[in-house]
Amino acid sequence: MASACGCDHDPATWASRVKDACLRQGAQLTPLRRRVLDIFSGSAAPLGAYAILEELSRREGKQVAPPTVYRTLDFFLEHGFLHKIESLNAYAPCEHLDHAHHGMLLICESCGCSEEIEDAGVTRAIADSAADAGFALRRVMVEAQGLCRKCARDRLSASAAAVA
Amino acid sequence: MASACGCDHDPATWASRVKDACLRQGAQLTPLRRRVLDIFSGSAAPLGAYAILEELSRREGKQVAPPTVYRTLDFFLEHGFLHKIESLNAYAPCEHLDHAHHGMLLICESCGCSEEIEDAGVTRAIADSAADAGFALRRVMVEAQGLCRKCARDRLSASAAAVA
DNA sequence: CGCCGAGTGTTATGTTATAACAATGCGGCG
DNA sequence: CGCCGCATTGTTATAACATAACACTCGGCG
Ligand SMILES: [Zn+2]
Ligand SMILES: [Zn+2]
Ligand SMILES: [Zn+2]
Ligand SMILES: [Zn+2]
Repeated sequence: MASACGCDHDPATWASRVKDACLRQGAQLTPLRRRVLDIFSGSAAPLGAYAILEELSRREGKQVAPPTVYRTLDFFLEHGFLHKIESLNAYAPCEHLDHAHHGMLLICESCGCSEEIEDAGVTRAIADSAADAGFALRRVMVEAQGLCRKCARDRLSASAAAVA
Repeated sequence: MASACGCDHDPATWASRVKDACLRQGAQLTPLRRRVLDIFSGSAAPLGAYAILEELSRREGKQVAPPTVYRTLDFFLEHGFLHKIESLNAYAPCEHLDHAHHGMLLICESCGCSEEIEDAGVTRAIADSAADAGFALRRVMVEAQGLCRKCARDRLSASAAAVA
């Protein structure tokens, strides 16, 4: 399914790439993990652990407990298939599966969708800055909140209409 | 008090600058808020809301409830005196009180201290990257985990000693 | 078979944060 | 003074996010 928010990422192709990566790496894509994958496939926006829990319970027709969900998330996080978005307590598909990276996340406050950008300039600037401070980087998180292209445009035209 | 971790920031001067800023802005620095300020002054590392709560309860000699702490934190956050560190669920003094900024936080995984860097290169790179994506930034969070200068040095000498 | 390890189920609990409403204290003003 | 309005704080309850600890299943392997 293409995302409903008008952004250009596609969770469904992400899911198929995750399946490939599991095959290559010998990681077990169990039924439970596959269902969680499917849940992400159907969502344009990042998902919280308890949103996944509820959806999983709904689909399985029986109550699922938090550890089940968190263990599944851990599996995807450890394999680099998901990112945790700290500022939302939510989880989103990694859009650059094939290589290590520090993603920069652009999170739209209007439609809730998130986009992962990989920008060499940002990565380099952060690395330089940390080096100046004598700081040895291990993990970097860049999370930005604002308006995505589509929502910013909508907002503009809405205010134009208000003037007219 | 200078920080015990060997970093060069100083929460005590931060507290006095906050007091000045409150006077200038006409913000009420009530006894409760002053006590929370004091608690930050005594800590080199970021503090969680419940750590503040316990310390506050200890100093007041009576139980304090979460909303009291969270409201105080909200006050400091709204005035830009504190930053929330999303990846730690903790709060740290802003080291650049006098102007708006997106701080980049360097968090040491060994000693727990955090340092706030303001780097024009990073800020510009992120702004450029967001602009390329058509994204209107409102808030940017940059948090890095790793080893501070002192801890990285310690680790090096420790491994050197292990070889010898 | 008997053991092990990965995955999952289950129960309970810990940690972080907010909602909703009451009470207090203080300055302005008729 | 008596009253109002506002900011602050107190109080109770609960929501939201996350983990600990232990039991069970199942497939591989000696
Ligand atoms: Zn990614
Ligand atoms: Zn949007
Ligand atoms: Zn700051
Ligand atoms: Zn350190």
